[in-house]
Amino acid sequence: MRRSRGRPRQFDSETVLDQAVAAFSVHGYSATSLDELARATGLNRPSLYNAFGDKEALYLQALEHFVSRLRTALADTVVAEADLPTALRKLFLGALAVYFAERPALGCFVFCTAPVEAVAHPAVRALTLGLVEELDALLGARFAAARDAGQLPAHTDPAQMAKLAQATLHTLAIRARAGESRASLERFIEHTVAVLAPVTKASRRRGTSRS
Amino acid sequence: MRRSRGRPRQFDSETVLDQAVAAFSVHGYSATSLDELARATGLNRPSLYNAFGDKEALYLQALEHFVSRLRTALADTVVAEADLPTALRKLFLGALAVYFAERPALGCFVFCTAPVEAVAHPAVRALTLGLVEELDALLGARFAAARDAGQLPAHTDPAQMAKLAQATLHTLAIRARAGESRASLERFIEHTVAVLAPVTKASRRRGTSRS
DNA sequence: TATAAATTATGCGAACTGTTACAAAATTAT
DNA sequence: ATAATTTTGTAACAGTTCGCATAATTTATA
Repeated sequence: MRRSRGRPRQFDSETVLDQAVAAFSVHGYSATSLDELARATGLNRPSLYNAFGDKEALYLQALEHFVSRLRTALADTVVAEADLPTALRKLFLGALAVYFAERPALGCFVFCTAPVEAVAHPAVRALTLGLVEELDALLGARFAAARDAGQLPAHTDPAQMAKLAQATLHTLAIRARAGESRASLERFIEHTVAVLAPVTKASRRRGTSRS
Repeated sequence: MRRSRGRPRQFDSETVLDQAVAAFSVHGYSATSLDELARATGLNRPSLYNAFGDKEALYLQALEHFVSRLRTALADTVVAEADLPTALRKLFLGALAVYFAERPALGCFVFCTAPVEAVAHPAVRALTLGLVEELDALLGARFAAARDAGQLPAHTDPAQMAKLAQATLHTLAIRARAGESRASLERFIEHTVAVLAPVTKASRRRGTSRS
């Protein structure tokens, strides 16, 4: 790997984007100043501009960075886990861990901060809708697979169940940021998993664990 | 009703708050300037200050105004309607009508714009959590009544079903603002009503209509 | 070693932000 | 009528915003 010609960068782009995600998560796009972003990332404003473009471009790249991390996390839970209730439980509890990572809880970076900007910034809107549709598709495929494997009633509509599962993510994000307790949300998750993926006699016979 | 002493106001507070709700709904709290608010309401900035206090106070009163309107709308649907599936359908479709009132769709004023500010402004956070809890309680009572009337299985957990119903509102709000089509959300509503309030043999015999 | 290329740092500036003083206008009470 | 009181409009304030021009620094290449 050849090094580029001029003075080398003194920062790692991924790290900076992580820090930008953290900064934007607190006050959202509009209320986060470039001064704050510079402080949070350790670079100064011209460096931010040189590397990422203007404020909107930086916000968009922070969103994309967050989504790409989310994508890999989903592959490890929703796709990899064979048992549907376990997959859903892992998904929701994993989301909760992210939403409560800071004090106070900040909820989901995309679902709690992007909708506000979606109206004024078409690119933000497209990214948000893109994530929503991607999750619908991923979860839809997961529900379809479970149904085809006989873990769900044959009349189940996988696409609509997927939307209900994503609705759970949305409400968890909003409730966490609004200040609802983590314990309350954990109880809600347990109930919701039971509604979305009722344990059938067959799966009970197979003895699916809850880890 | 005695008139107050000085020069009378040239505006109606309720109307101004409606206009403030509309203005804040577009760009959220931070990105809406007092100039925009003055233009939207027809008053000039000092009048806004005199009548409502600073920007945060105005935003809070706009939120409260919106919630109080919502409260009366809920009384007409969720509480008044005897049949649970019909009540839920009216609730969700009524929400959709509000979320799609403008072009592009703006979603819910509270659930789409307040969460961002909730972290920095404790009063906004309290109001948001207050609305969430109020809806939980209202819907919980509605599900409990339906269960006690034999319209739902005896093992139903009304409080958790209420949270799932509110999750539907949250996802409708986010999806509408992100640009998902109204037709798609109407299909989702139909499916969700069937999941939350399955039509039992008893209610089918009673012949509940869908209007 | 000299040159080109890229990043970093300092600092500036024009525009906009929320907020407040102040005087003019409009109404009620005395 | 005069005084008291409240709202309105103009204007201005101090602080912050984003973005950029410029110069200094660091590296690869010729």
